[in-house]
Amino acid sequence: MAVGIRDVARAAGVSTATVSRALGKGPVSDALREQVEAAVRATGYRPNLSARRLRSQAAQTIGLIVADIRNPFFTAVSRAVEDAAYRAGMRLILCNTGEDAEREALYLRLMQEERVTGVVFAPTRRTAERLRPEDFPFPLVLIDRTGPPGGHDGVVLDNVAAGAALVDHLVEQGFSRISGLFGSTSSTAEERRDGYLSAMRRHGLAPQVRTVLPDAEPAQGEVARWLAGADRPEALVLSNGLILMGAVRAARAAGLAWPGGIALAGFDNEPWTDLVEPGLTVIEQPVAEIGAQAMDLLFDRLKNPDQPVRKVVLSGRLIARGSTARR
Amino acid sequence: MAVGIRDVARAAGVSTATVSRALGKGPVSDALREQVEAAVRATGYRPNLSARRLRSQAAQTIGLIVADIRNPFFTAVSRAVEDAAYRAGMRLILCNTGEDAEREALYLRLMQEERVTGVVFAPTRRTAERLRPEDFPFPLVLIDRTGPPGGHDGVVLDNVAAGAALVDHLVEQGFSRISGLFGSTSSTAEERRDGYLSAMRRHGLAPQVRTVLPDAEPAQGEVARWLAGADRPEALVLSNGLILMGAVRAARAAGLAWPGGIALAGFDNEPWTDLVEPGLTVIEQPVAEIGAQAMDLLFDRLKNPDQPVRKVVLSGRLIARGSTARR
DNA sequence: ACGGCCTATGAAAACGTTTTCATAAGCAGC
DNA sequence: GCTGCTTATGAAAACGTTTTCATAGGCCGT
Repeated sequence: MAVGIRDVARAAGVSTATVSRALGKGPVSDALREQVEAAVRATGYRPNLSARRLRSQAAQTIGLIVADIRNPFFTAVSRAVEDAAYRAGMRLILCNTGEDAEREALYLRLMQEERVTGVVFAPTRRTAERLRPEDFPFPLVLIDRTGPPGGHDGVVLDNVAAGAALVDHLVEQGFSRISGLFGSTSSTAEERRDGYLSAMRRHGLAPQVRTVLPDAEPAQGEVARWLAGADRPEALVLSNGLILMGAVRAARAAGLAWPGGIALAGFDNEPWTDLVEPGLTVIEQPVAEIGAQAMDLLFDRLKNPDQPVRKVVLSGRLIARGSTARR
Repeated sequence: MAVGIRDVARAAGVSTATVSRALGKGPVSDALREQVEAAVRATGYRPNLSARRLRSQAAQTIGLIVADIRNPFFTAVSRAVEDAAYRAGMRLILCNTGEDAEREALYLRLMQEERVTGVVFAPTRRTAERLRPEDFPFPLVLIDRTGPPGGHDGVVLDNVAAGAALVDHLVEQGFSRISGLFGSTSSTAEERRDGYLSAMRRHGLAPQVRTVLPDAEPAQGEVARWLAGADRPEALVLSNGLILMGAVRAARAAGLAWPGGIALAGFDNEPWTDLVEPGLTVIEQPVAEIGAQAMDLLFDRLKNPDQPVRKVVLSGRLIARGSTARR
């Protein structure tokens, strides 16, 4: 039934060591290599990766742990990471935490048990704070979100600048009662909020901030309540694509379609943001670059374990559309 | 450095067999089990899954191979599959083929080398045709797309009925020059086209069909050419969410916003389809059900390898929105 | 009190590879 | 023609578990 390397060796009339070498990169004469390849074809042999990994102590696997694969930001980053892994001849294990700290812990444990080569991780704030490098026998690269300084390599957006850029843009467009709704689980949302706050102060405006679970439904509910209240803002800054979607829904439901209703500015240039009229103003993130850089950091760290911790900060790009049109 | 079961055994003063049994479900006295657990905590032991899988010949892993993870249909199905796997104590390997037959073959080979417990697969038409059960030592369940009858278990939408339903709806709304744009890589797109064709015939209308790679950019280009030509249709049926998005873009670019421009009806009730004004008419697929059913079929097959091949056909639901409003 | 039968435990085999170590053969230099 | 060096090959160890097999001890029925 299960054909192993011994069967191939027998069929080729050589030892298992020779088969292993012929399939790998060991020194084998051309004649034998050909015999072995013929035997492999004849027997339909498929190597057993568990055995290979166990013996060679090289999993050739990298783990990718993201918060929510439905968020197009993460699917885009995933593709970049997958491509890089693929090019390096590594497999990818993709895990979804749903912003749940317990599942994060579970998956981190799983990575250790898989003896992975390295991990790319977008942690919740709570987990990021407890992340200690010495607990992990593999390189751990943080993306999108960051932990305590000096802990792990990471790739993040310049979130403070991006948050401020949205405020600057809204002010320039003539808005002043600008409020912000930010995700509650990530350092990234916090930084975007800080950017929002400092820009508001700089403009001499009164900030107003709320916080919500970073998903469309909770955001929609929160915005709906906000719009129904007495302190309805003129413009809203939303800290990610899912929250932005919730806000659009709430604005629609309240009959506050723009222009003239409420101005919206958010993050992530998702495919639908230019389709909903008259287009949503967003900060576009360099998603492919984020994934690629994360893998670069990871491979660098493998090559050179003792180099100082590096943090790559990338800039977003403001895409102004109709949702923030001048009043 | 690497702490193994031997270290735990030494720390607990027992044999490795006892440690293994204490950690698994073997019969161990309460006293020893406690000692072992203490030793595990003290040593920080993490089992090596490669070794475990090698010895126990049970990968406890299921593979999921989809065409395009950016397609929200597949991300939604993935989550259902992941949940089911998680509940069954299995890990998931997620692979992305990008509708490329070569990568499909690559990943199927990978699954064999990983000795996975089973695979859930959305194959291209070309691969589906060549899929022979005897080539796979594990259960293979097809989703969304189907192969030759009697080959593998599968879960699909009633695509013929769904394609026809869109035509019926458009006819009811007063349209008659209804054309169809269908994906070129899947049996599913073919079936939807068949449904379209038979419904058109039934209504005594002249069908007009084109075919395209199932992604937004190619679809946009094709629709743009179509709308610029002499035979511009009144209404379009689009065979999946990405193609639908391309069509919306092309219609926008051509200044043919509805109502009054071109009517659009497609597949997949993606989150953005009700946001783009005045809403897109779609067939909603029971995504969670599809994933869950696929895993049910897989586990049933594991339990009972010789039962007859089963195909589960689920019905879609028409969601009528403004994009097909009566002329 | 004794034989038989469970039950908990340990020693060692087994899982399918890769890698180490030893060896034989080939070849250059004298 | 012998020595020393390189190279291809095979035998066997090793990777870290689980599982089999043997054994010792306790308990039950007689």
